[in-house]
Amino acid sequence: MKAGSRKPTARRRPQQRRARQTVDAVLDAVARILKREGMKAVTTNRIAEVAGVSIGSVYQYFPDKRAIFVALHQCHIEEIDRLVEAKLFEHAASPVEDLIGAMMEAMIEAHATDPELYELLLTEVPHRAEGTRDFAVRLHGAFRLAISSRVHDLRSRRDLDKVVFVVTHMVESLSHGAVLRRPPGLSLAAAKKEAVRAVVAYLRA
Amino acid sequence: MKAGSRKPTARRRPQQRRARQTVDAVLDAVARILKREGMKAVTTNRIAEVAGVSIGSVYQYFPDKRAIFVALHQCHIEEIDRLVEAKLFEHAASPVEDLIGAMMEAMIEAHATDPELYELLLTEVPHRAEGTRDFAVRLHGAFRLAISSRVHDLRSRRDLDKVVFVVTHMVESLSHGAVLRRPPGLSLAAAKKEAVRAVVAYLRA
DNA sequence: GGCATATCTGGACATATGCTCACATTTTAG
DNA sequence: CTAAAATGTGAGCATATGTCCAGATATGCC
Repeated sequence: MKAGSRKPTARRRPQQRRARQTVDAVLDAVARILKREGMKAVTTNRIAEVAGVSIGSVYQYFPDKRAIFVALHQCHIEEIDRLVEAKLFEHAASPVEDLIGAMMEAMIEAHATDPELYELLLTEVPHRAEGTRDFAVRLHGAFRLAISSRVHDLRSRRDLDKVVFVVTHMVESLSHGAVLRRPPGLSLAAAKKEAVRAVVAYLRA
Repeated sequence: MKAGSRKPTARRRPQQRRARQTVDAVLDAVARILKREGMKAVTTNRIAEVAGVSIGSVYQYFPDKRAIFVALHQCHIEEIDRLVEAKLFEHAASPVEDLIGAMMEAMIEAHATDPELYELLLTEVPHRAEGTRDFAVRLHGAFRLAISSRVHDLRSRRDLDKVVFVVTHMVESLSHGAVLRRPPGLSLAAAKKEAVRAVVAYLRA
């Protein structure tokens, strides 16, 4: 096998309950090892061991090690998707400030549950550009829908995308920063409030 | 050697010119392999091969594979540091708009030279939380200095940190997004201009 | 030129890691 | 109950990482 362009992507997909439990156990194990022993200790054999599963079972659902990481990221992204979608629906008729505040809350909530793990995921665990990009596109779409009905003084669709581009990046970066990169002396609540203030200031300008 | 807590950090440091060339060749090789063959092809032996250097030389300057990645990131961060520092000095007496514009330019410049590589570095190459955090602190410090002399209507130092927190994240995220996550139909220049508009709007509010 | 030091070489080696495969076990369906 | 399908097992193979080192070269210094 001279390497080259194999296609090991196809793997069995969990159908029975215990299979799904196996998959969950694997993802859980990765998170636990990462936090307790660091990225270097995250070997496939150790994953299997901590998950209480044989190494063969791991490779029945993941084509390779990286796929496990991708799946872990996917989980996190899906959680954010759910939270954002919920807030979007919940605040369908709220004024912009409340909407932005709700979005910030959703993003903060998604990261504040386990900041340590999220930091590790972001810095130590490779996570395929493709997935990140898809997420960005989806988030942009969601924000676009939410904002389009509220900003009336925009000339064209291109202007809308411009605004959404800025708002999306502000919310993502500031929520993320509020949880993980806050300067000492600045509370999470204060950071969130200031971030909302900033977005609103931009939208009103 | 039962593993555990070794400290393989200490390695010879390049003193002569050719030693530095070796180190550079190694880092260069990683970047080239990454772009041409993907992360999976980046093995220590291949790095040495592409760098035109023996594997022994590689391990003379890097304690392990990860250290090579960390050094690559460090290079990129140092380049940003230099660019930002330069713009900061250059626009020491400019009005805020120009300053923010210059900062955006610096950040964009740093990433636009090789977006593909930067994307890979960000997504595929592990890069130690520590370094990222240090960079954030330094960037915050730089912006703090630049902004403190221009914003007069701030009540306390805590307010200043709040403002700097927001501005720093805005500039970083938006410059980054402008290069790598721009929606189709939005030019780099337009994205940059809009980002500056947003920051200024926030500062004026 | 000549000596000390820094650097490079590259193969052999020990160990670690990713991943496969042939077979065992459990579940589902008729 | 039985057979097929799904799932689980773990020793083992191929490859990768990182070490070691003895000898070859290059560089700096007097």
